[in-house]
Order: sequence, then C-alpha cells, then structure tokens
Amino acid sequence: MAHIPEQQSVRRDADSASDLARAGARQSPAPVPTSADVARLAGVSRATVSYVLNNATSVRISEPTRRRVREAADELGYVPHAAARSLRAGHSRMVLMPAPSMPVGALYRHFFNELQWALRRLDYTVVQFGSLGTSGDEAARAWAELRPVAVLAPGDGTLTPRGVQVLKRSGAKAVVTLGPQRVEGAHALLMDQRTVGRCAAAHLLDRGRGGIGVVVPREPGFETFSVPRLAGVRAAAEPAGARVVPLELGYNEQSAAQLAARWRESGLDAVFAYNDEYAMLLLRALQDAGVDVPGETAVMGADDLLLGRLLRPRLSTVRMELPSGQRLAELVDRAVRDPSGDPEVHRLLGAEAVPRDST
Amino acid sequence: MAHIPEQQSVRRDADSASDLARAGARQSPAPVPTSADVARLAGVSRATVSYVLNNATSVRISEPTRRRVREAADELGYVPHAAARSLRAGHSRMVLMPAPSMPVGALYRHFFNELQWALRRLDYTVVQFGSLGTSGDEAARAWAELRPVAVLAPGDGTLTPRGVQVLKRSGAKAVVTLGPQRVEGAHALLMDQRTVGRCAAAHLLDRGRGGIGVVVPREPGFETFSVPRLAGVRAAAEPAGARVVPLELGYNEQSAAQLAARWRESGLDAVFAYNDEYAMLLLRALQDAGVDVPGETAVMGADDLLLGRLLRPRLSTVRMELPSGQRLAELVDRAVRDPSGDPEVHRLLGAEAVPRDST
DNA sequence: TTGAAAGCGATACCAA
DNA sequence: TTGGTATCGCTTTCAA
Repeated sequence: MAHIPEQQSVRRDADSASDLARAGARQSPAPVPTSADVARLAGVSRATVSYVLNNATSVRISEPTRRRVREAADELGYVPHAAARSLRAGHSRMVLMPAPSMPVGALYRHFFNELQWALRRLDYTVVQFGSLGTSGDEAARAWAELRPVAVLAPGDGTLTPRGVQVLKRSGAKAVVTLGPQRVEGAHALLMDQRTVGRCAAAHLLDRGRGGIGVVVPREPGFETFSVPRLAGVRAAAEPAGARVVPLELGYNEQSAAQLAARWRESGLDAVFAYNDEYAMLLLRALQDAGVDVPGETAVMGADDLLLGRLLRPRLSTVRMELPSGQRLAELVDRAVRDPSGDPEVHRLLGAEAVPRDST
Repeated sequence: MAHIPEQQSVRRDADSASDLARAGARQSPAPVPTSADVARLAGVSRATVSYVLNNATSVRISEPTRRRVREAADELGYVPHAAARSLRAGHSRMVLMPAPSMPVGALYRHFFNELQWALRRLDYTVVQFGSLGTSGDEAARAWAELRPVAVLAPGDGTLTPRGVQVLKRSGAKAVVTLGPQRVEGAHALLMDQRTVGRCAAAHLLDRGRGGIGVVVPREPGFETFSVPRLAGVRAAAEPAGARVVPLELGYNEQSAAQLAARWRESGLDAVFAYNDEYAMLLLRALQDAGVDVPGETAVMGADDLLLGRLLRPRLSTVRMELPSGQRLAELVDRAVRDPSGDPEVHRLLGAEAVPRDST
C-alpha cells in the first residue's frame, strides 16, 4: 500500500489501468470513470480537467497539460455525465418532442425529421419521448421531470393548459404545440386539418357534385385528423347547398365492399376519402361493384401519394404542404431566448387540390 | 422583513404564494420549486418531503404531515428533478432507442411501439434519441452522456464495437442492436433481411422462373435493407441455376417507365421489387409498356400492404413477421438485471411468401 | 497556470 | 416520527 497516496479513498485505490483491463472480463462491473479519475490519472485537479475538456477560453492551460488530460480521458474512456452537468449549470439544451401517438404520414415524418435536424444545428439535444400509455397531465409531469428547455407537444388535445403550466413552472422556456389544436399558454404550430376538407370540398363543388360522402376511418386514433377534415368539408359544402354525409370505413377490403354495395342507395355523387390509402381502397371497391368513377361518383384522396397515380383513373387528391423545419426550429429558438414573449400562433398547413382523373 | 425566519437565503425570501401569483405574469421567470421549497412551505425537512413523495416504506410518517407535504407540493407545482435524482441514485431507468435513420415500414413501426410500451410497463423510461447527423462513435458518446441503463441501437452498422465499449464503460447494462447486422459485444435482435430475399426467390423458382431481376431503390438510406435482400435472392436462386440481376429504380413514374421500356431486352421473366410500393410502381409501368404480368414476367413485392391487393393482378408479396414487443422487452430487462451474461443473438424476422396473381 | 471548495437537487443513512 | 448531513459528478469563482 506504500505507493498509494494517502488521500485516495479505498474505492479509488485500484489503479485505472487495471480497471480498464478488467472491463473486458465481465467480472465486477468496472466503475464508470469520472472527471476525478481523469484528473488523478493525468496528475491534475478536477478543475483543470473540466477546463481542458470544455475548451474553456477564460483560462489558459499549458499545452503539455492539455495533452496529458486528453490522453487520460481517452484511456479511461471518459464520457461526461450530462445529468450532473446540467444539474450544475441549472439548465439544459434538451428539447423534448413527445412522439405522436398516432400513425402519421410521410409528409409529417419528413417535416418532423427536418425540424429535429435543424434544432440540432442550433445546438439543442432533441429527445423524443414516447408518451403512449400515459395521459394528459400525467404525461406533462413526466416530461417536466426531465427539465427540458423546450417542449414540442402534439397539438391533439393531449396537452391541457394545466399541463402547460406544469411544464413552464418546471423551467421549460418554450412550450409549443404541433397539430390541429392550440392550447392556452403555449405557442402553436397549427396544422388545421379543416383546410384539407375545405380544399377537397371546393374542388368537388367545382366539378358540380352535390352529394359528398366523407370517409371517417374506423381505426382508432384517426379522430384528431378525420373530425376536422369532415368539419372542413361541411364548412365549405353546406353553405353551397351540397349534402355532406360521413361514412365509416375500416381499412380492409370487406368494409370497403360493404360500403360500395350500398353506394347507389346513398345517392351520393362524390366522396372525399380521408386520404389516398382509404381512397384507393374505396375506389377499387366501387369499381368492383360496378360504380363508374368518375362518371357516377367522384373519388378524392389526400396526401398525393405516388401510388394514387398508378390507379386508373388516376386519383385526384389534396396535396399538403408544411414549411421547412428550419423556420420552425428558429421559432423554437426565439421562444427559448425570449420566454416572456406572447404565445405565437402560426398556421402551417397549406393545402391544394390536385385534380386528376377520378373527379 | 420581521416575519421572515433568519435562515432563509435572500433568493428564497420571496414567499412561495406570491411566486406562484407572479408565474402568470411573464415578468421574472418564477424560480423552479425544489424539494426544499416544499419542505419550507410544509414546515418540515427536505428528508421528510422525500419520504412522503416517494412513499418510502422504511419510515413511518404521520398522516397529517403527509397531507401537509402533499398540499405544499401541489400548491407549488413541484415536480422532482430527474437528473438530480438519478445523479444521487447512481443509475437511471432510461432506455435509449436511437430512432432509425431510414424510413421504415408500418410493421417495424408497430413493433417499435409495442416494444416501447412493454418497456414502459417494466418501469423503464423510454427515450428516442434522434441520431441523424451525428455518426458512429460520436453518436455513441452522445448517448453515453445520458447514462442510459440500456441502449437499443439500430443494427445497421452505425454502431461499432468501440461504440459498444464506450456505452458499457459509461454504465449501460445492456446494449442491444436491432436490425440486419450484429455488433461485437452487444446483444442482437437480428432482423436478417436475406431471409426476405430467399423467400421471394424460392417462390419465383417454384413458379418456374429462371431470370430474376431484383429492384434496388435508388433513394439513399435503403441499402441496409436492399443489399441483404439482394444477397438473399442470390443465395437462393443462383445455386438453382437462375440468373439474378440487380435493377436500380427510383421511386417515380419516369424511372419505372425507363426500366419497363428496356424490359424485353433484359430477358428476365421475374422481378422481386424490394417492397410492395416499388412493386406496384413497376407493375404499373410494365403493364403500360405492354408487358404481360404474370404471363411474361412475374412481379413480387414485400410487406403485404393492403394496397397491393387492389391491383389487377393482385400483387404477390412476402409477408414478414416480428415477435411481440413484450418478448423483446423481457430480453432487455433480463440483460439489464444480469449484465454479465454473454451477448445473446436472436433471429427475429420471419418471412413467408404470399402467392397472389402477379406471379 | 493550477487547485481548493462551494453548490446544483434529491436521497438515505444515522441520530435525536 | 423527524431532521441533519454526506453524497452523486460536474462547473466555476476565488486564491494561491
């Protein structure tokens, strides 16, 4: 024991080199190296380690010392402890994006990825937090425990004003909802799905249709989109004297066949089928039932999927647009820097009818 | 000032009720309440607060005290600080699931969600960490900073053995890859995409085809799947004397039309089109070019999408199966509890040909 | 140029 | 039954 400096604690006595050697063998789980271990191995103080590894500009450290520290860190496989760091700092750069609880389209996924990427470029750590299972305020509490600097929550009604309060009190500088609804106290990136319905209805009216069916997926989780889309169709069509009828449809051939079999009695001459997938399903079923599309009935989807163009007749659709993730990332950044600003509301979703051969 | 106990620091002087009141006004950002604040308001020690809020069983706290503490916590909107807690505890229950860097199918998404849900039931905190942009060992370091108890990484080659070492040294009890490749030192949930190719090839050979084209998507990011699928076709077809030809295809009508235009000169009589979407695209293009399917050429997809059944002829496909997320969650849990266990390798992906009318 | 020490928030041991 | 206090890993001010 004579060679071991007195101040070292028993646990730290074991010299780091042999710790490292033992890491391969699965015996005792090698203790996770801390900055103190690095300091010891490099023969400097913890402060110096911190200075070197963080490239502190306020202090000048000699080049040989820097090298010794870097080598020691490398040898030990030292990785700083994010929690300890942000605890000390009093803040983090974590942006929490609770993952959407419903299946989302490619457009949204793309936007989501872009946003994530842009935030990372602004030096935020983006973390997706699966919120499935927990609900509402409970979820907000769980998020708040992580002390994110900003929260990008789905604007689908999960988050309540109370939830926003909880998050803000826990130190979140910005709470932003992303979806069809807005929430008191939070910024909103509003993707108003009614626009999609309105757009589809306008096109169908334009084609002279007077009885519009609106497909409402039977699968759970789609209400956040399907309800406002239906409302949008109503808002645009009913004032113009058209009839609007919601139609339940399950995503399977049988359900589509049933709907198609009753089609003629419904007296409808058009259908907005929620999205391209349901539209393709229904279009095929109608054709199989002998209903002429677009002669007897117009069929319209949404999402502008490539696959819709492969059908005959080619599927008319609603193309949606989202702004670049970059812009939204900047909004988040602004909100973080100036938490006192009033909640901003941005309408994001652009929609445009793409007439093809099915209407 | 007379009414304020001497021991309170200046910052804490402001009484909590008025802090709360000020939270609505956006003046000074109300300080985030800590357990000390709760203790002060309830007139107890921080220790007691901790006991009450964590339902500690080793200590008995009187009911009135419990109530006072709970009310104080409620009034302040207190939420515990996860980082501080896990720092003290020396471990967390965080499972990191770096989000897949490529677009994935519905099957995988479903599996992913199920796994996430099952882990949460086992009391883990599941966090998805977007790894886009950072690469390889750099990413592993970023993950390690969060000190997750387990990491579920995409098994697509991003993670290196070095990365695994970094994670383990940072205290991760289990590192599990999820994808086509395995990595030294980590458990593997192997989804060997060659199986899919083999399965498709077997079916096509069965149908008497001797020249098999294999679509390789031109879009970036698909290599991790397309390369092993091609290899699988080769492995199954070439020993049987069939010819295998890779075919680049972009996901657009033009690219498909080009490929179809050159079809007859290729002399192929079958194509495995990567997945149903590419298959549908190509099938339509072949038909438009006057190629008879399945007479002249068989077309096969993968994923068993509903939409594939809507085409005429109905698309033959490869249906894939993944085990329940529950089982995998249990595997992760086992690995966490017994970090010394040897890396397990599980083959996950089941594949089965679904013959329909296009082959 | 480097080191000592305080402190971030929560917990658990030991006393009282 | 409750309170004081050391501790987790890291950063940063102040002194040397």
